[in-house]
Amino acid sequence: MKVSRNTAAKTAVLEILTQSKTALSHTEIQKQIGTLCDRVTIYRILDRLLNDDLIHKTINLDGTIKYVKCRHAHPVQIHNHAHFSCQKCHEVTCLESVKPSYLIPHNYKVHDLNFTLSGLCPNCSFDQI
Amino acid sequence: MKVSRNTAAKTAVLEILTQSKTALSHTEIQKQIGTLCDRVTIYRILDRLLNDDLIHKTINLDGTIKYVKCRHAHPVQIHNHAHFSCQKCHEVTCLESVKPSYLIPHNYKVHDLNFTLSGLCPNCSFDQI
DNA sequence: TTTATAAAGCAACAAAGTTGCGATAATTTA
DNA sequence: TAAATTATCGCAACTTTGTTGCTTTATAAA
Repeated sequence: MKVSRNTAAKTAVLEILTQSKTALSHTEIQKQIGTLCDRVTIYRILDRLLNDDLIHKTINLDGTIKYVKCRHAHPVQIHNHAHFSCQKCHEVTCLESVKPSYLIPHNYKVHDLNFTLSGLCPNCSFDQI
Repeated sequence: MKVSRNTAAKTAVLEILTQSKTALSHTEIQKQIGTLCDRVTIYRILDRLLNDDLIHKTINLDGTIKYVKCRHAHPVQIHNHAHFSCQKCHEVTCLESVKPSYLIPHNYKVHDLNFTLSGLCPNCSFDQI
């Protein structure tokens, strides 16, 4: 089995995600990374971090993929909390406390879920008043 | 205001979505359309159908956008039912009966939501026994 | 019919993601 | 501490997906 290594680029990506209050896309991470490493490297780092369960993925309603640092202490099976995707500022935030409840036919086996709410975040809905 | 027209291509796209039991991506629709119309035309047709609320959009967990014919009789504000995305056969199906319930902080204004469950569909989980 | 214009086709472009391969550097081990 | 191993990186090339502008075609109303 492959032993994962700590590299400057990997550390930087994880740091960026740790500092960020919102979920970031590959492009947003790239902007912050600048010339520290190649575009392709960021893709590969994100893959590894996902594999190691250090970050997780959410899908925006417009189809863009965003990454978030996992806040939970230990690896979990399913990241079953909600995300909020603001239609105005396009920020995606974790709503750790919002957990959907649902009933699903027993013949479906659920391994993962994505629950994304979209609309106006507190900042942007304030602006609209 | 623009008056929407019925064209062969538009009718064909809607027919494909009507016949399909699963949600289809642009690429999947294109495969079925063949040479009937251009790739770009399909994008524009899908935009119009979305606008007319004849179809709706769901996002797969891998970030691919899929389209489904709306089954509801009348236009609705929010398509708040769940979708199931199979990790094996990659089919996306509507779970009309599965409606998530959730509590969200009052300062968020929800306009739309996407609730996608992922795992093995009945067909594929049967195969694994 | 004629006419207005929505929609289609085509080409060109932009953005996002992937792959292969030789070079580099983080760990392991001697 | 140096050498060996191999995970990771950089770069170039490519694929896929989605967008835009402009001319042509054809739908539906007058």
